[in-house]
Amino acid sequence: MATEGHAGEPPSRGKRADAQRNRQTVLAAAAEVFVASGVDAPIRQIAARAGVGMATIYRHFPTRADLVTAVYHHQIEECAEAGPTLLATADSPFDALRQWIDLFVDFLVTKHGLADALQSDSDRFAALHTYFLDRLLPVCAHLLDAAVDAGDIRPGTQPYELMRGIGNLCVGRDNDPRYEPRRLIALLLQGLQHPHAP
Amino acid sequence: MATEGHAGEPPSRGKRADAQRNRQTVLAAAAEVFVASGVDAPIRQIAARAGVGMATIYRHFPTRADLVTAVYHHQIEECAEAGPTLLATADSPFDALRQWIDLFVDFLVTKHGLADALQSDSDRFAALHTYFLDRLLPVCAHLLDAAVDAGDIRPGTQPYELMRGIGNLCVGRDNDPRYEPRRLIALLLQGLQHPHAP
DNA sequence: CACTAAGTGGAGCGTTGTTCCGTTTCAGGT
DNA sequence: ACCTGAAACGGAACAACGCTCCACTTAGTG
Repeated sequence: MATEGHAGEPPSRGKRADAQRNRQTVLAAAAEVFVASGVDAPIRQIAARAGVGMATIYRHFPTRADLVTAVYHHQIEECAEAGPTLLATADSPFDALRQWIDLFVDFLVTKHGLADALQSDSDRFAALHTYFLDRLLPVCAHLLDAAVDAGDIRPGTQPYELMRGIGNLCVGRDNDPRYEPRRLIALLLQGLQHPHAP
Repeated sequence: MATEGHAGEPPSRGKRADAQRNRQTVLAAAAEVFVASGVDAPIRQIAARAGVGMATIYRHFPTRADLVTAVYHHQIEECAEAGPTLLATADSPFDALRQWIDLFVDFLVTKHGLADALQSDSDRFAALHTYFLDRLLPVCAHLLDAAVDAGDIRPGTQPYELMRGIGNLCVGRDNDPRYEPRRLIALLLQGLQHPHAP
């Protein structure tokens, strides 16, 4: 499927060959550095790893959000596409929603500081926030609607609020055994379900 | 009540008079700047506002967390003391827990970026995190236990996890009409309650 | 009043984000 | 093959910030 021309992502066709090559080199280096040092890693470090100048990175990815977006583009896409699939295969719409949220959480917690970046109150990552929302919010809304229609959960919950809440719950120090976001998210979903008695 | 000698907070008695005066001046300036620019405001800015050198601030408050702690000391204390009070006055232990959490959320959302700082994965604010936990975790645990004992909520929830979850839900851009942490927290509490039917 | 130790201020260093500009390299036309 | 304009490049340069160091000032005591 064609995934060119998303927000903040200039198409790579039509550029000079060396530029396209460098773009890939930077992307690969950034991916490595992000794993090692988180998405806040110094640009210099990424430039050094890629063997390019800093200006090259800024030229290809004007903001840090653009770089992060490009690095995780495939995985975001996968997550978005999993929504409809799960709705078709899961036991119930509610179950589909739960499984999808699980995927989303997996994605967030395995990326160093990604959740933090997404919800940061500095606007350095505003574009990243926007991209996530553009791509995943409709999917979440669809799952939520289906679950409401099936009578699995109470109506009235806003998809945006739910997604941000889940993202927020994933924020913070990684690998703290005392804090497992999934447990709280399960609690949240429990609260979303209809009370089973009058 | 005597609240001297907390973690990272040197007692102000026994110091020279001008030092004590400066300490207060810095605290007042920091409080103003925090409101205007958040708890991440540059030290230089606070120093300028207070009319002192940067070293003076660092001497009184070695880390930024110490400064933040000192600025909000009274309010944290109030929040801690509200726990037992609410337990005595509320309709039920569960209601006390709900009201206490409401107080806590109030505190967090009215301070620019405080929730962010608390849960940040950088360890610049580790001491702040620790202080909050030392002071508020026992209060939360007490309320939680009381609610469990009264049969209001299911057992098994860890106080640490709950507090961090609530803190996390308060992270992010302030005053976004699309995101109201309280709604999600209410949902979470709902999930915490016993299912009302088999 | 003099003396000492506590206290102070700001210059200075290291780190990071971001821009600017002289130089190099590609690609299409001759 | 060569020429040439434009695209792309690298890193120096500037700004903002955290934090430290040290020469100077001042409070309090005998």
